[in-house]
Amino acid sequence: MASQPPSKSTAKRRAPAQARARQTRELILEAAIQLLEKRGLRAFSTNRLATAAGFSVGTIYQYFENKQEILDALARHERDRRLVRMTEALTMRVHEAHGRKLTLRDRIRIVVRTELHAFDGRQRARKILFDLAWRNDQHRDMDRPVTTLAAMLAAGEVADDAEGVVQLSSIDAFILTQAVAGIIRAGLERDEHMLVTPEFEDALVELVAGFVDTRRRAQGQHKP
Amino acid sequence: MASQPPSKSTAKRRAPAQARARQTRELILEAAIQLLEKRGLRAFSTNRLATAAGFSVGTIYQYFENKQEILDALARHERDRRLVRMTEALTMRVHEAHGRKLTLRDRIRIVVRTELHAFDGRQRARKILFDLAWRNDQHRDMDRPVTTLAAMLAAGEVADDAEGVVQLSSIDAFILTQAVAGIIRAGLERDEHMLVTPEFEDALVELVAGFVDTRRRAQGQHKP
Amino acid sequence: MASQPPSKSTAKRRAPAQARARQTRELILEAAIQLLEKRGLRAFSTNRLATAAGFSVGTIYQYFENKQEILDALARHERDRRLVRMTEALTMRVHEAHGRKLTLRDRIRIVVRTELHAFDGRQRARKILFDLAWRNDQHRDMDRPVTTLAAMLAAGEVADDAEGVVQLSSIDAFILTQAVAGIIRAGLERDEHMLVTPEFEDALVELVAGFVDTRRRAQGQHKP
Amino acid sequence: MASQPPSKSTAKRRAPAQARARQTRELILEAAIQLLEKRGLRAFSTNRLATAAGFSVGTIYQYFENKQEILDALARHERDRRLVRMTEALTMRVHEAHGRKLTLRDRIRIVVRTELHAFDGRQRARKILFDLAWRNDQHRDMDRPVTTLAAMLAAGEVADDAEGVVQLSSIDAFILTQAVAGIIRAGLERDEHMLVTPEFEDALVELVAGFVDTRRRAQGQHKP
DNA sequence: AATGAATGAGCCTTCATTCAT
DNA sequence: AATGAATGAAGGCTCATTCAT
Repeated sequence: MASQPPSKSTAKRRAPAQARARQTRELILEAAIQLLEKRGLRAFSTNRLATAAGFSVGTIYQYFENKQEILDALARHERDRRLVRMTEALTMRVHEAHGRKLTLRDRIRIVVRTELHAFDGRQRARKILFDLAWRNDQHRDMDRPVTTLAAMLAAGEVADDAEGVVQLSSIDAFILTQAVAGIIRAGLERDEHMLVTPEFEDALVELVAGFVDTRRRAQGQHKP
Repeated sequence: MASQPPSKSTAKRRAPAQARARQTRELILEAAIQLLEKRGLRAFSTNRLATAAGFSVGTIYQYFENKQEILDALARHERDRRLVRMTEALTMRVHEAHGRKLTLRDRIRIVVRTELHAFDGRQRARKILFDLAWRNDQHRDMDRPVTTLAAMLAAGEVADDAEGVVQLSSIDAFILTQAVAGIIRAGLERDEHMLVTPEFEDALVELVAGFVDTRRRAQGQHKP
Repeated sequence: MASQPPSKSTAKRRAPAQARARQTRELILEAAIQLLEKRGLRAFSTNRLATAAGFSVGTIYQYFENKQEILDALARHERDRRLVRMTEALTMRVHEAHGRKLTLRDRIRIVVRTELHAFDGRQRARKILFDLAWRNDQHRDMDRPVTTLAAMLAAGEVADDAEGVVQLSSIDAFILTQAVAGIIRAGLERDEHMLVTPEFEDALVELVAGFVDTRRRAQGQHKP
Repeated sequence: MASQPPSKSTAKRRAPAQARARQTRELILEAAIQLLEKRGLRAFSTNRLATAAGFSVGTIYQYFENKQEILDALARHERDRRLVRMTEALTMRVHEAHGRKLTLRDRIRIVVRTELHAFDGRQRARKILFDLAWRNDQHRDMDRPVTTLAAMLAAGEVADDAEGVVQLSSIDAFILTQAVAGIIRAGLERDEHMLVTPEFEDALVELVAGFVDTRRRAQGQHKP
């Protein structure tokens, strides 16, 4: 209530101020990714960011405690983006395939492909953030998208599948998750184009599926 | 003697022909790992290293062109250590098993186990070096130990095996190599003890073996 | 306001729009000449300059890209000062002499005298800057004041003179310019007071006039 | 006496030791010029010199108090070389021209040309040394060759000349000397090739001759 | 809210010189 | 005489952060 009067009622200006603040914050973050993309991590200084964002350093510090927090926000941002993409991809395809059933391999491929394509555009920035997260303890966060797969499998979500349920231990999940993450990271480093190659995707799917099959066979009482 | 032109001083930096020099170099490197281990990469400055090593900065620069070269030397050192370990492990076990044949799975396990144990002690330093190498183009070097496995498989060294030859494409080799490296790296980060757990080793072996099996089945016309 | 992209910050370094900034810049430059004067070039370090200026090193670098730029600014400053002085001297005297004509020798004397007196005070600093400019390619700039003379003569500005036009080749101009500059530099070194002696001035005027006369005689077919 | 016995008579080895020492010293100096020529002043460090000379730093310090002394020795060396050249040039030409008289202009030209060509070969090193001497108080020394001309003229050595004696005050001599030196220095900097151009030589001769003529005319009562 | 001048610890590196061997 | 490992002050420069306006 009472948000219109354009007087100097400082207390009332909450909403518009917040809106502007949110916008400023976003402008800073956007400038940050661009800077990261264009100049790399070493050139990513608060002063340069301020210039690039069109604000002054002081303003930056009005929105972020310190430099690291900016990087963290960026990383979180990227992770969320990947998470959303993956969820979308999974639900969308399930939807598309109405009537038909998605095999386990299908699902694996969806997850893998989504991951592989997550790094299109702003690759440099993404790689840097990925690395940063990896170097700190934050990959628990960063890996969440990949973890989805493992969770999905472990939770028996594919139970309706003709192939039966697969039980993955937490170690299994870790291994699977990190294998994918590690491979992507390395691919990013060595040759970004390799990542979106069909052969690459196939091999990665095979790796995951091979592992899951092994586990199923071990568990499988119905398939001697 | 002095009037003969000196041995052109092989560019690099003083070839430490003297015993003292060699010792100094080693003292510096030892101090460097310790510093890396105890204080991390950010605290790894040449001045601090000098202090820690008990020399003056100048001395450091008598043995190394610049800071990066120290890190490189350290990384190379570690890689060699791993390479030696792996070679030893492979030959030793083959020897032990005289008469008996080592299955493909046996060999995979040897490689995997050796890798997993390579990071005992000085884990932080090792992780930093591993990361550093990874970020530069030097992972080709750093991965060499793991690559051994892929090479071994691809080269058909296990041809006499009842299981037949396996052909791995370069993408396959990359995937396998990076999966192992990525998993170890993540494990190092999350919980060093997990790495030397039998379950962990098993899972990793399964991952690799599963993938190789898949490839074999795809190739195998003689074993339906 | 903050959301408008800023004026692209003309690359160089912060354009000191603010009064304080301009003042700081000048304080730094002033401290710089004093430091140069009192302690010489070898003692002219950025840290010492900062201390002398009463700022921190960082501030210095907020106004100048690097150390050389400070020296350049100083040199430019000095050169401009000389250029202004010389222009003033020439126009003033021409004005004073209204009605009467200034002979070539008169003009030469004006230029020479102005140059000779340009180094009053802060001689050491001036010499250093002069030298520095000389060593780089900037002497084209530094010599500009003296070049004025040659240009004036070569351009036939004194054409109305009874003495006729003098044509100076570029080599002639170079020789004249550098002779004067070299002599002043050496005088500065050996004995600053000698420079403002009438005998010194006379001799220098004679040197220049003698050369010009020679050239005129060589050219002059109309005045045997 | 007693210099042959190859025993360990340390006291007697004086002479051969001195010979070797002289040689070492010269080797160092030769390496020094080469280093200066090839790498410039900034790269001229004692350590690098030691390497280049094929000795160790310590040895350098056995022969020279400090770095500056090496530079001084080099400069002196160069100066002597120029002095010798100039003397040779003067006497040789006087000799060649037996019968004929060398005019004042002839002599001036000899001096000027010799100076101009003094910087052929090892130009960089020579320029550096020239500069160094100029920046310190040592140009009194460095200028000696040029001073010869002034001295010659002032001393009336050309008295037998039809053109009569010229008296140059010390200020005149200074001016003449420094004009030549300054011009050469500037030419060296701007374009070494310009220096050996006939036009350049002519102009320089004209400058000097013009000045001397002026002085003679001022003194000359016998030649109206 | 925003500014941006100012800070200063700290970074990497160089190099003239010493001295025990 | 010769060596060369060691020294360490000093240099130029960066940048996250603060704070008065």
